[in-house]
Amino acid sequence: MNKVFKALNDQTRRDILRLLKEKDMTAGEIAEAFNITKPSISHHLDILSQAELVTSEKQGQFVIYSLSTTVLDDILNWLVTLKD
Amino acid sequence: MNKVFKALNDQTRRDILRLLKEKDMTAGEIAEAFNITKPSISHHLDILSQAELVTSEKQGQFVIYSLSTTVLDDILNWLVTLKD
DNA sequence: TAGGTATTTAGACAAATGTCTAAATAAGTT
DNA sequence: AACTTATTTAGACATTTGTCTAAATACCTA
Repeated sequence: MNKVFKALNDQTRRDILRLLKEKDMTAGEIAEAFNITKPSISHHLDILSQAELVTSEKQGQFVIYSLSTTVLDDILNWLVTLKD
Repeated sequence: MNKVFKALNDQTRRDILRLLKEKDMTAGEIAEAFNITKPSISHHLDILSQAELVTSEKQGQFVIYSLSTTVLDDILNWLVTLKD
């Protein structure tokens, strides 16, 4: 859960998740949506991947990233049990 | 919301919130629950305070901290809208 | 095989972060 | 007033983080 909190603690990464909510995207497409170099975006994707917030699949020369929300349940549960 | 994510991105601060869920505590009582110096805990409490995750009230020479969960709604909403 | 496109890895660097010790501030006690 | 207790502030320091450029890797196409 530590990794998920860490991954969510960055505006760019949160924006990436929002993008991926709409549709799967290649690393390049994601990078184009930001004013950040591709290596930096690649690093962000790696952090999101380690947190299991995204999955990736290689298709030819492209790498397609998808949102994966199952780990969010842990966070949601943690927050809810803090509230009530 | 940035400040809330930032505040939540630390195990000690998350543990502090858990403690405060049970009961209000003075800064000193909170510090005793951790293997961290009082100044460090004070700094954590400041970060939680800036994120509006805790409120504090001075009572004599003590400062009593309380959990404040209203800002968690923003986070919860953000997470839920990412899921569905 | 050579050249082009997509992505990641490596290494550098400034800024942010978590921790500490020492000192300052504030309040209570004698 | 002097002393004790509770907490914060200031400053230092090592580690982590987000970014960059340059180079490496992987795949595609002619």
